[in-house]
Amino acid sequence: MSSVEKTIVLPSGSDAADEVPGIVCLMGATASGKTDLAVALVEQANCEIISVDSALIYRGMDIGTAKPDAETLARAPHRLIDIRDPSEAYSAAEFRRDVLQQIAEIQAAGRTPLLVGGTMLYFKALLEGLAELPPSDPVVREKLLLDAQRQGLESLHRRLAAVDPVSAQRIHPNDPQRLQRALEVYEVSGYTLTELWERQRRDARLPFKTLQLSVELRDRAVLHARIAERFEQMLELGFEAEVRALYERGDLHPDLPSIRCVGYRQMWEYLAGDVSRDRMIERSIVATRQLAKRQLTWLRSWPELHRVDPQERNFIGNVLKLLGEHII
RNA sequence: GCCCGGAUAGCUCAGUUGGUAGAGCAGAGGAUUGAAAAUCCUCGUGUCGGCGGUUCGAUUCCGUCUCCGGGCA
Repeated sequence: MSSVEKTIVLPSGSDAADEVPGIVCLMGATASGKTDLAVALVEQANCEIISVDSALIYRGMDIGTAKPDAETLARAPHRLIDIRDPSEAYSAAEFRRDVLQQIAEIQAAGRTPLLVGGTMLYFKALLEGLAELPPSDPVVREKLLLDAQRQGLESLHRRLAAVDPVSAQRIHPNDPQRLQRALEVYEVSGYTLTELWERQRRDARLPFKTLQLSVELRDRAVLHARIAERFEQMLELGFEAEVRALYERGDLHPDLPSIRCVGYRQMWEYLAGDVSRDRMIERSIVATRQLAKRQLTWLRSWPELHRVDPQERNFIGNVLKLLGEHII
């Protein structure tokens, strides 16, 4: 960027006691340029990045998740990356707990939290809260999985309909994940999902001003081109070797959330000899496009969103102006 | 040059014993409460390669041409 615009220096967090602290949420589909913007903001405003990304949490999964490289991280540290081993699970509820902690720390240091990522459920969990539900239970899940295999999903759906008709109405019989979760909640707590959702406090808004930004390319074809190009770059950077290292550990498998990540799943199939290299590449790119599409679906009806386009002129300047007006 | 096999949706292909056609993938839209880069739902008109012929009617049968495979020279 050969920008001649003068750098806008924003005041650091005010110590006036009556001011409500703010947070900035920076969302957007994969490969649309969130990280570049976030790094620029860190360099020009008094803020600190928290990652909102269910794949960046994994250690040793760097290239395929497009994790910022060491140099970028040195300039603009990211919180909530590399907090899990690929054998471990994470959840929206754990994210909410962790992110509130990180927000508090950053604000205590007099800076503005800049939450950056594409995991829209995590943003939603933060901004709107979650009902108090029992955490997932691997033993119960295993049992329900067996039931599903033996008796079919249809039978799980009937079981759910018997105890929680409202959830059964909402959850499609072909949706094993939600069916399993709804039955799991009932089995471990004795309460139905519907009952527990009704107790959820809807008035518990975050005690922060929030500025919600989404980075959106105007043209879908441009996004698709960037996705394809970025995957080719990942291959050049050694993505295959990265996944091979995970593959050869021997304790990981394709049903783990980590190995289900876009690109990793497809590379895993290739390493297992199930698909050709060309097919792996094609399927990875397709899976990334489909991920982006789902993210855009979230964004389309997202409330209170300021859309910014990285291809417009004075892009970063405009975003800094928004920060100045709303938060800092 | 000759022989054989193809040519149908963006791609791979099925099919119509002659009544103008349908799957998978891709793509688009949607849902989304402790797995979410996950999981699930909905959406299918295209000179059936071109031109002739037979026929009430041809994408289907016949001829011919073009292109793509494979084989023989």
